[in-house]
Amino acid sequence: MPSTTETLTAERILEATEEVLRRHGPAKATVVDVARALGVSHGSVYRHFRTKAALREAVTKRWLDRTSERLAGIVTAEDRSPEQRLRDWLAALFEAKRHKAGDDPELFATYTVLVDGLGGVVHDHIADLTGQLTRIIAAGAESGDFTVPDPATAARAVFHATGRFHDPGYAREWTEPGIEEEFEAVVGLLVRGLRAAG
Amino acid sequence: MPSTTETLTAERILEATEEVLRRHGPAKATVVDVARALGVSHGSVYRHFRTKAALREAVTKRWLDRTSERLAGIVTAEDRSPEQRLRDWLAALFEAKRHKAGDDPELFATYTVLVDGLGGVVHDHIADLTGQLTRIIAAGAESGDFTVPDPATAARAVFHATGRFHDPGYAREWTEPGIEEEFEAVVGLLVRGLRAAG
DNA sequence: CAGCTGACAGATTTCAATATCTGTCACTCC
DNA sequence: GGAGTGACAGATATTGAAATCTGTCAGCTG
Repeated sequence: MPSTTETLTAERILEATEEVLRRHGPAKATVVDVARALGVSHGSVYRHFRTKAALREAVTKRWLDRTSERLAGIVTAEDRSPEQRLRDWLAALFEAKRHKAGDDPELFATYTVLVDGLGGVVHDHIADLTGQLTRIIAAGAESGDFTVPDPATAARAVFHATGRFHDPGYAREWTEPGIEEEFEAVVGLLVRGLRAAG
Repeated sequence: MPSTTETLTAERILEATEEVLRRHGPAKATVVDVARALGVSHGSVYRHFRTKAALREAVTKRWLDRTSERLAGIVTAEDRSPEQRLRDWLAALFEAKRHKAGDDPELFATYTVLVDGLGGVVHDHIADLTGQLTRIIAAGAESGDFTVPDPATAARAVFHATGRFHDPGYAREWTEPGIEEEFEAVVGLLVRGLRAAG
């Protein structure tokens, strides 16, 4: 009955879950579907994930982490100035989100649905991202490029002020003409605010 | 049969519509309910509004305009500096939205539902608000308090950067502790960005 | 005759029955 | 004997028939 001789791992289940979500969408993707895709009974899936909610949480966390990891490289790019790294990081975040939303709108919509109701996962993700921002801004403060009372506060402010360019709730506006200019205007204003001598 | 002898006006219908929306919510509020509340047949309502969508659009526009009007006074408060007017205006916008959301969460949720799908009305509302912001920033540019390439662009940037504090999508976060500090951090950063000599 | 009515057709929503799914567990079978 | 199974009970989702709603319009009524 099993379609492969490979052992059933959490990772294989997550892969199958993403595939099922892609095919069926968040409302109609069932644990039974995931098990069928793997050629096992649904009881086996429950051996690795206590509940359907836990499975969804894990697959969503995995999805969010993929974005996070891509950005981490920019934080430590010592060949560029902190200001440039900040601009690059924000542009990369916008680009990554826009790409995800544009390439596979249905999967993006699926994860957008999954994400709300998963407060903890989102909170961690945001903490991760603002942590990266904090390191860039702290480097700028240390080098004298930026003048900020507190890098962590400034990082959260920058993150929230650019929400329009990374929050999934705004995804439908990411294809509008002029969005690039809006992004530049917001980032320009924020960078000037960080630079300004206090 | 009519419960009053007053003539049926668009305004009276809008008032009744808001009341019905408050009572029944957006999903269950019907034109028949509105007519019943007014003591007339639903045919009479269709004499003033071509469709249910038009009625909803009108009542939503009316609701948005009430916020707009409150803020307009701050724009022309010549006794305060442009920077202070900008801070006051943003704080008033945040406060107005937060108040609406906190006082009558169900009505707020109702209008939040109505608002999306009403692209034109929202667009006009945002144009109205950014227009007010533009006048404040232009005044600051003229007085030398601000240094900006283009007040209208800066106004849109400020508006979008503060979206977290007025966009209904974020309403549930407006009661979190620390939101005030976040607001101050974002506004502070933006004001510094506007001030900075370019 | 200007404003209002209410019966009507087609579209949409509701509700209850039916079907499917979630999560458990005693069991099987390498 | 530990990964995997599948029947099961209660929870959730689907479906289609019945009820309600939207939008129109010929005809009241003051």
